[in-house]
Amino acid sequence: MSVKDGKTEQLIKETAKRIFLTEGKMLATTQDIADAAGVNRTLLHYYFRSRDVLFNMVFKEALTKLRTRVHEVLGSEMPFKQKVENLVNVFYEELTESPYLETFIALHLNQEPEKYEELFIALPGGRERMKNFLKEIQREMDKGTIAENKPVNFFINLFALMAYPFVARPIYLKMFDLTNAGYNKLLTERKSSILSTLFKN
Amino acid sequence: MSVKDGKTEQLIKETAKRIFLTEGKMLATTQDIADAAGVNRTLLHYYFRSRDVLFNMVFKEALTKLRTRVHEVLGSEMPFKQKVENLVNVFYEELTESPYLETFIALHLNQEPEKYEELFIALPGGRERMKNFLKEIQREMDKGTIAENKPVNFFINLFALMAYPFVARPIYLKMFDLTNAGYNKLLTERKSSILSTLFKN
DNA sequence: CCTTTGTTTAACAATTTTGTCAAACAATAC
DNA sequence: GTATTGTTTGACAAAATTGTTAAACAAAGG
Repeated sequence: MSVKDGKTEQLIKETAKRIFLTEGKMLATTQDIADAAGVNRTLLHYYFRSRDVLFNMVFKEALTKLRTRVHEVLGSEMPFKQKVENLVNVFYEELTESPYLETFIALHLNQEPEKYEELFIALPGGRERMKNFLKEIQREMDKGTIAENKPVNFFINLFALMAYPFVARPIYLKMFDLTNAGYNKLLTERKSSILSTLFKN
Repeated sequence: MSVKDGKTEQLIKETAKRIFLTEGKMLATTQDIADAAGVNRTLLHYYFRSRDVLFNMVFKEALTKLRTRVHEVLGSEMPFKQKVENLVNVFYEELTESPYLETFIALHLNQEPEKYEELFIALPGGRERMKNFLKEIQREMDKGTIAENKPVNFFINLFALMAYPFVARPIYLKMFDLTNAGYNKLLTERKSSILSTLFKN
């Protein structure tokens, strides 16, 4: 093994991840990625065979990380509100790193479903965990801590409030004439705002 | 003028709109569009000069339509809650037609900002209308009909709850094993759910 | 030092996609 | 009928992008 010892492969993958998921340039060419990583374009093919393989690898890793963390929280033994709080934090962390992840899923998932099918195989026990969480939501409604509704609607509301502000950053930067730093501040503040919107407390 | 009388141009534009904004296939080639419209690919260039021009035209028209309708509602004389109700309806209608519009904006707006700048020139009086709406939100908070918060957060919450479920349709279709029809039903039900989430009533 | 293994490079081939052009065609006006 | 105008087509050119290959190179082991 050479002196670089797997560093180049890592470098390319991380650069691709940054370009695709952080900067949202999903049309970036192999040349763009190679340039950004400061390596010869052929290396990209050497390590990953094709642009497609690299793209899917990056995509899949980010998605799996997010899903795993979400399911960890969903499956944990914790009071409901604390669970939601943790979810908000997980989303905040993951979408800060990969703000375009949700956009990518939305765009690809129903374009070539068969191709991306494998990326969405259920996590072990995932279905079960989801059902339990919906039941938990129902119990909270019964207790009166959150508004009466279909549990699935609370679920979608929660994810909408968490994810959308990351997806729509460019829109609000323009609409409210904010800087990126200003928007980041807003996103942090929103964490508690989400909870107060969803919980009657 | 020929017998078809502008029909072909319309046909191409509407097909492009469907493919780009309704089906979300934003990588569709000129050939894809021509095929879907059942016309020769050259016609696309004849009428629109380039793929780019067509793409931007479709994009701009849909965006302008949505923005115009939103601002009509914002600027209307109406009780606050009714205004929000109307906004929800406008979004529902427009995003049913162009569910990928928000995704497109998010993806393009900070890729080549100078290029898309012109698509986002403020509507006449837009800034003013926006400010007034934020003030209205503040008044409602003072009255206690909605939760105390930064007005901009209420604004983002509102748009998140309206837009995200359209952006994320493919995700929830999979996650909850729904059909498109089932998801449509859910979206309709959500209209009132959004209001009850945001208003203390 | 020479062989082996893995890495990097430049040159090239293949493919895909966009864009152009000149000629054919159709309807109407004269 | 012929000229004019706008429409449609197929063939072609140009550009951009991906993928392949063979050779140069570097490190480490024997």
